[in-house]
Amino acid sequence: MIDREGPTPLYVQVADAIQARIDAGELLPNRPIPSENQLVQEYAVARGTARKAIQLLRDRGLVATVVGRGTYVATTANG
Amino acid sequence: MIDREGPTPLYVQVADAIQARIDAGELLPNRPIPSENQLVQEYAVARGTARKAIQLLRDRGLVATVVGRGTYVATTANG
DNA sequence: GTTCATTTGTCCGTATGTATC
DNA sequence: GGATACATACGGACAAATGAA
Repeated sequence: MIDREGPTPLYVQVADAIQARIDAGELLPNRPIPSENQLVQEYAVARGTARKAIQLLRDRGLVATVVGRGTYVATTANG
Repeated sequence: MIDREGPTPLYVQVADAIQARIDAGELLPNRPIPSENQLVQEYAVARGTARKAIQLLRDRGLVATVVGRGTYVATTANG
């Protein structure tokens, strides 16, 4: 799932993986995506990598983060 | 009524729900809103969450609180 | 005046999640 | 990767104010 030796940065791969789960309807609008700690475990990456992946998804407009609550699939993403 | 899995903090949702009751004329100026304990039961939240909701309504200028008495709809709100 | 119930105020701790360094 | 800070949410306990019995 994650190619550690390939040219694509890990955080991009993680972001793409999450986006695939959103596109597949596994992660629904206004529902939380896995927490940073969960992403760390699921993809076996460092916390900073998970955060950069979420940041990338934010920049893509696919998710929105609420401090103290979590990161959620944007309403506009597969609304 | 309250979406526990959504991105909006619970105390914001509770405050919005009460404000909706004020706007609808269900809660009248100079009349008490439900007590903290009542809000705890009605919305199935912790007392701290109910208190933060009331605090938010105070900041919005919609209610005023009297220690030992209760919280009342502001005269200016739907006067 | 005392007692009691109700209500708000305050502090404690625990857990989870994000933000920052 | 680790440590710390801040925000959300829950739960418990006790104090203080109010009003009624």
